[in-house]
Parts: sequence; structure tokens; C-alpha cells
Amino acid sequence: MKTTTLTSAIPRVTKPPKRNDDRVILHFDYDCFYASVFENENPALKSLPVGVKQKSILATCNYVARARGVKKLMLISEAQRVCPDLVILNGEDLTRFRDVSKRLWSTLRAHSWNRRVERLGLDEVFLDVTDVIAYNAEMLNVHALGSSFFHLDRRDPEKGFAFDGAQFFGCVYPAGSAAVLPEDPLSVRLMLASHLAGYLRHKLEDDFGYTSSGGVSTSKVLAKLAGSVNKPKNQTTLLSLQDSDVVQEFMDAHQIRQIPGIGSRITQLIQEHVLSAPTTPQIQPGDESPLTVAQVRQHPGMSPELLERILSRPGSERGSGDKIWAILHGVDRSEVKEASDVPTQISIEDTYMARPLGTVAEVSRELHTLAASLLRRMRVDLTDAGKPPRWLAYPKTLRLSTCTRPRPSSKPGTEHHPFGRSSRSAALPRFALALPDSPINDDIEAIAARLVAESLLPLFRRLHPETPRPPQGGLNLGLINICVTNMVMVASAGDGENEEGGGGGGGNGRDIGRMFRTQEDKLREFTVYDTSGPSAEDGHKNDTVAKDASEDRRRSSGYNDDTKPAAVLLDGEDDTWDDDETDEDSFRCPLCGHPIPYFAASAHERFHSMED
DNA sequence: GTGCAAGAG
DNA sequence: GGTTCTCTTGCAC
Repeated sequence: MKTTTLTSAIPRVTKPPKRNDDRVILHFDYDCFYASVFENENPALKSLPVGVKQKSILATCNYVARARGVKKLMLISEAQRVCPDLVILNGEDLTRFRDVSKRLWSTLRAHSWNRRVERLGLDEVFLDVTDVIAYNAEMLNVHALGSSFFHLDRRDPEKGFAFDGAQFFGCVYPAGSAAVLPEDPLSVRLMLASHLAGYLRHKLEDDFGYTSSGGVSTSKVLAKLAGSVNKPKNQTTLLSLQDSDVVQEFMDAHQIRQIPGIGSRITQLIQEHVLSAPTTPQIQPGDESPLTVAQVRQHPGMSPELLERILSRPGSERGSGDKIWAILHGVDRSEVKEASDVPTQISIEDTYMARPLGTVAEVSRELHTLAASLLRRMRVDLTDAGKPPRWLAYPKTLRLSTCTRPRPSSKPGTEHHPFGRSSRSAALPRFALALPDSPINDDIEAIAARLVAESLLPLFRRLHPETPRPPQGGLNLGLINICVTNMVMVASAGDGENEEGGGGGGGNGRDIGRMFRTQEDKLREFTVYDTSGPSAEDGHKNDTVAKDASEDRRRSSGYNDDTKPAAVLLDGEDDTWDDDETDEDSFRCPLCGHPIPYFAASAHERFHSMED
């Protein structure tokens, strides 16, 4: 039963595309994640009301605090008023949350057969488990559902867990219809998925101490909405059986603003139309519209075409009418994306609302701090764990964004002109990619200083061409964001520690090796340029290439260059350096990890810059 | 490729 | 005393 849609052949219809229940999607949402991270670091917090702040607001709080009237996104002052003994922890540095998030995500990913494991923010994950469920549906004995076994591995029939296939795990929607219908394949698949979701949630709790809420359905939107029905520490399976109105009733009961994909802007535009003339002239700010899916769907004349007209302005997405119309009917064909090893973008920002930045000197200082953080993050997120580390991917572009402070006095909510963020970007200079062999952060300050001087301040001048004369404050900057993006993949994970020398292994690293060989001639005709000499400004003696370390880094066995492309490349010169000493004559290329003599650095760099 | 808007948590 | 700190996607140019 596959419904392939040939768009050209299908006439425009007012009905949404029929829902397609081919897939099975799980959604996990870690309960009050930031607060849980602190609780796991310090279990004594679990019984106390805990709030996590960023600047002057509470980013989140635990359920003890919520029971006391504390809400997410409350002002600190307000939260302290309603709950004077609230324990407030600072969550402005996201490092610890990122680390935990990554570990939980890896665990979930390890149970995926198809790598479709998508992270949404730090605390949510989607899994497309269609294949796992199909396999288990085949293996299921419908005459002995009560003593079933869930297979987590096709090749190892021992791996898995026992479960009662006569029931769903956790809650179902609508509540009470908990009987599995063995003759309905979708019912069976959702039942199986509920047990898998339950198993994984308990694994996250047992192995790491993180509880979560789960949703089980046939699309991302439905799984996510289902998951929010019973929280925390619970899960909900949406029984979207073929000939039932469950999905539509489920959608109808939501306010449109709650639907993923319908944000504040779309809510506002739809509301302005629906509540326009006759009945209620009361137009609320987009975020708290009471408008429900049912109201919008049943509004006179409502159709994908009308939605398209309401929503389309310059800059808005094409086809959003169809998309919103489909979502209002519970139809969402968006795929769970494959896990990517590296982010497509890394950014660091800070806000200066209390005291906006007024002078270039202040800006310069902040840029340095931000740049140092960014460089650290690049090394954590974009390099492998090897000794020495190598870039898995590196960014080609550096971007600086700022916004001047909103305005001295305006009421919150009314004038919806939050910030004018503006940005400029430039190529990320190569020196930012230098990697030290050992103590990983020694050189960061120097690189940051150079990045500020050579890239960030020029970008800043482009952004703010005439430094305004201070009437009383000069620049008045309320936010600075710096970002690296435009990633180029260089090596696949696990490439450095070749686990298996032989047949299939390789991936990207091998392609690069091949390119090395084809570029051999060009590399031979190197010329000795300045190999990124130390820049003399502000007295920093910074060597941007990796220095030798006293470490025993080369003893890492299995890293034998003899058979590697590098040996071919270096053919004839390979006594310039030695296998166990990267001395003053050479350095390790931060991009590919190969030892490179200084006289070849320039050519080597050109080689890398020729990669697409 | 660059800059912005809008979506997400 | 007054919007946190990110990340992704898609449009206009």
C-alpha cells in the first residue's frame, strides 16, 4: 500500500493528502532537561525546588518548583517572589547540557537500524523505527502475544527484551482504548513501538538517570504532540487507526500555536484573518492566541489556497498554505533526518542588556572572550578524539552578528520589533584551525587575539561603518554573536584509529588520500612562502602551527604511516622527519593529521584549499 | 555565496 | 532592572 504522489498528475484539491501511516516514529523529550542535569550532578537537589537561570530569566525549573508556582521563562525576581526558597543555578554555559545530550543521543542512536535519529534542541530526539518495527511484526506470534520477545538486533536473536504484546506500554490516546487488535497491522506496529519506546526510556533512566516523556505515532508532528499528552515520566501512543477520526479530533483540540511548524508569526497572520471583521475585534499577540485547529479548519472559506494567500509575503516559504493545511489535518510527511556527526554551524553569543557596549574597546574585549569560547567549541565538536586530534570537519565562514539595544522604553509584547539583528561574514582564516598536539587549550588565547584583530574587528567595522559619536553611550550594542558555518567534511569518525586495516574501511579519509596522490606533482613544486609567520601585532609571539609536545603521542599503535598515502606523498623526503618525532622542522597538519615539513606547509595548505 | 526571517527548544 | 543561547531551514538577492 504505497501512495506515491506524482505531483504533476494530481489536480489541486481542497482535501489534504491522505495520511500515510507507513512509518513509525518515536519522540523523546527529556523532562526539564537543564534542571535534571544539575540534579544528577548533585542528587540532593532532587527534593528541592530548582530553577535554572540565564541572565534574568528562568530557562527551566524542575517539577518541585512547578508545583510551587514557578514557571518556565519567568523573570528571576518573579520566581523568587512566588517561591522564596527556590534554588537558582546558572545555566548560561551550555557545555554540561551539550555533553549529557550527546551521551543520551548516542544511546538512542545505537538502537537505530537506519541512522534516522534527529536531535531537536538539546532535549528532544526523533527516531524513525519503521524497519525495527516491521522486523518485529514479522517475528511476532499473534497467538502468544502475552509472552513476546522484542528483537533489537537482526543478527543476534538473544539481544532484546521480553514484553506483553497484548497491551500497549504506557498511555494511549484516546485513553482507555488499550486493547491491541491483532488483526489490525497498524495497531500491532504501534503496540510494538510503544514497547520499544518504553524500553529506551527506561534505559536512559537506568543508565544515566534521565527520565523522559515519549510519543509514539506515524509522523514527527503526531509523535511529538502525542508525547506531550502525558508528562513527565510517561509516554503516549496515538492510536491513529485507519478508519477512525482519532487523529482529527486530536488535532482539533489543540491551539494552533501549539502545533510544531506554526510559530508566532503564522499564528498571528491566521488569527488576524479569522478574527478579522465581524465578531471579535480582539486581536491578541500571536503567542497566546486561543485559536484552535478546529476553528481555523472550519472557518468559512478556509482552504490551502486561502492559507497561502494569508501567509505569503515576500520572504515567506512557498507552499506554506498546503503545508499548514496538511498539518491542521494531522498530515506531516517530513522525514526524520539522518544523524550527522558534526553540526552545520557553531555560534556563541552574549547579551549586554544591563550595560550595553559603548566603545570599540569594550567590543574588542567581548569579541576576544567570545572568540576563545568559539575556538574551544570548534575543537570539542569538530575534531576526533585521537591523539593528536584531527578535524572531522572545518568551517569555511566566520560570521559576526550584532544588534543594537531594542529601545529605552517600550512595553513588552506590544511593539513586535524585538531586535534588528544584522550580520556580516567572511572567510575563516586558516590560522584558526591550528591544533596543538597536546594540552588542548594553550594556544587559544593567541589565536583568539589574532582572529579579533584580523577578522572580527574588520567585520565589525563593516557592520558599524561610522562609529557613532557618543551622545551618551556610543554604540549601544545589546548583543554580539559570532558563528562559524559552511562546514567542509574532511575525515569520517573512526578514521584515525583504523580499526580494521583491510577491505571496506576508508570513507572520506581515503578519498583525501587519493587526492593526495593525484596532487603529488603539484605538491612537489612547492615554493617557500611565509608559512604563516607569527604576526607581530600586540606583542603576541604566536606560532600558529602545532608545536611539539613532550607527550608520547606517537606510541599510539596502529597509526603506521608506512602504508598510508602520506608515505607516497612524502616519498623521497621522508627522512626530513622521523616517525616518532615531529620536531622543529615539521608540524602536524591540523586538517588531515599528516606530518608536514614547514617548507611544504604552503603547498599543503593550497592542497587543502583546493578541496571542494 | 550573503544576509535575514522564522521556526525549534 | 526589560527576550537566553543556540541551531536549522528557506527566501531574496
